[in-house]
Amino acid sequence: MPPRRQANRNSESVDNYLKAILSLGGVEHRRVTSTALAGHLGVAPASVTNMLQKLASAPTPMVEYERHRGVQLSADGKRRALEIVRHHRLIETFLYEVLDYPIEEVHEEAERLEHFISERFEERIAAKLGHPRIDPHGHSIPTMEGEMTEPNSVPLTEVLQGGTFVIDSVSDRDAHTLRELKASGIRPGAQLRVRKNTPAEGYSVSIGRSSRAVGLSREAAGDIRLVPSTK
Amino acid sequence: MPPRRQANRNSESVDNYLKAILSLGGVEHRRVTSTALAGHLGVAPASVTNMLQKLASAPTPMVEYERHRGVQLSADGKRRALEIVRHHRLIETFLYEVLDYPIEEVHEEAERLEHFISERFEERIAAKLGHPRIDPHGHSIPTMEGEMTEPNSVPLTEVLQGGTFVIDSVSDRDAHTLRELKASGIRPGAQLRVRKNTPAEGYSVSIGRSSRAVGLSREAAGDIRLVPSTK
DNA sequence: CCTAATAATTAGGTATACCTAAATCAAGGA
DNA sequence: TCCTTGATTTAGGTATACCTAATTATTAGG
Repeated sequence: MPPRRQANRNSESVDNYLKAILSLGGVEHRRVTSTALAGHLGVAPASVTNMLQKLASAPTPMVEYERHRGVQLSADGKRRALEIVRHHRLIETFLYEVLDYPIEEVHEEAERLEHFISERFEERIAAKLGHPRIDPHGHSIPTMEGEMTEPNSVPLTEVLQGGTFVIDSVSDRDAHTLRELKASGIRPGAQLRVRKNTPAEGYSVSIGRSSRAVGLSREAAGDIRLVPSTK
Repeated sequence: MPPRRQANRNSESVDNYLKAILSLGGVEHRRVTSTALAGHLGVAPASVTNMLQKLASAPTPMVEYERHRGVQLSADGKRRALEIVRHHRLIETFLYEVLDYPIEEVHEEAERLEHFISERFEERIAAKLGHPRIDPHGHSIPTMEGEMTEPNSVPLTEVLQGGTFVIDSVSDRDAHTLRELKASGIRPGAQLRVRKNTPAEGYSVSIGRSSRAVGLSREAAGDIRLVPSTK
């Protein structure tokens, strides 16, 4: 007698691979390398190869994979990845708006819960929040149908001449950095003037009408995205 | 070089064993047999033996286990089990009160999420709910310190003479049964008169002032707990 | 007190998702 | 074109948490 097959429960690990491929490949489906994935996920490259082979040869393949040529999400994989991103950003918004979390703590909690909430939970928190389209970091929340608008903002590190901008989004990754950004008033919607921005001399900005300069590390600066101020 | 040890993440599976031991052994720490656990958890008895050995010989043992003599929770195991029960019942209350879930759907969602929420999440939903002591099914919610008051109610099946009672709690297990109970008005706090209660002739009650009888299966009846009406 | 039935454990296997070390492939520079 | 280098894959192993089948304990009936 064959061992009884267990219910096809979505795996947290698989979810994380799909999210990583979406994040590295963008919605334009650029091919993503094993090494890039390994770095992003914090696992060995060999583990990535293994997983990609499984994902590609599953009954409903989640990726298109060719040896030595990287991966892309399949339609099914993209759907699942966007669902997880939607979960993540809705949960972050919910923690921030309804449960009064400090912004730097929402990411870690969402990162765990995003894999386990039901359709009903997703729908209920979305309704409670009035179907938000942007999360507390300024990131766009995919719709239930899996549509996500790409930002037309640019990273602070790629702004070539100084000027006045509005902050579109900040990174959610590192709680420590986020605490510092918060302390400097750097948050989505705030107005920001770029003073200096070269890898060599560093990144320096000021916020709102303040004349005080805020220095930023390369990493922090790269995760701040700006749109030109229309004012 | 030894493989790098991974962070000691609580295992969902271990949580479920501890909860099951608490549930079957009660807070009086009755010894629980492998077979009982296997039945409750839906796994093979051999799997239970295996897990119990691991739990008993872990760096911080979660159970006291002797071959062929059943298990009891250790102090650490009891603490963790009560924490999970607290999570479960707080989440149920939250889904019911804040997210307007139908009562028969809260259990399944809580069953998944209870393993993954942080201390902060626990604390925030407890605060939002005003530190509730009873969940929507009428079950007592353990405190943050791991105190849980035992019910002084009795199962409907053990009520020997008819009379008027107040419903203390109903089961959370089976959504289908719960939907039927809800349709009959059987919910915690409701007044109930026992009309007939014998395994042979079946269980029959009426609710509030209604003269209409409601028939109950043995299983449904066993999960309804009553206290004598003081009125 | 012995033994049959039942409960529990041991032995040996599966699948998942990692790992390291050893091969192999691909792509650019000489 | 060839070869070196870095990227990638293959091979072989670990830990978790299940499983079945075979074995061993316990306990209750005769």
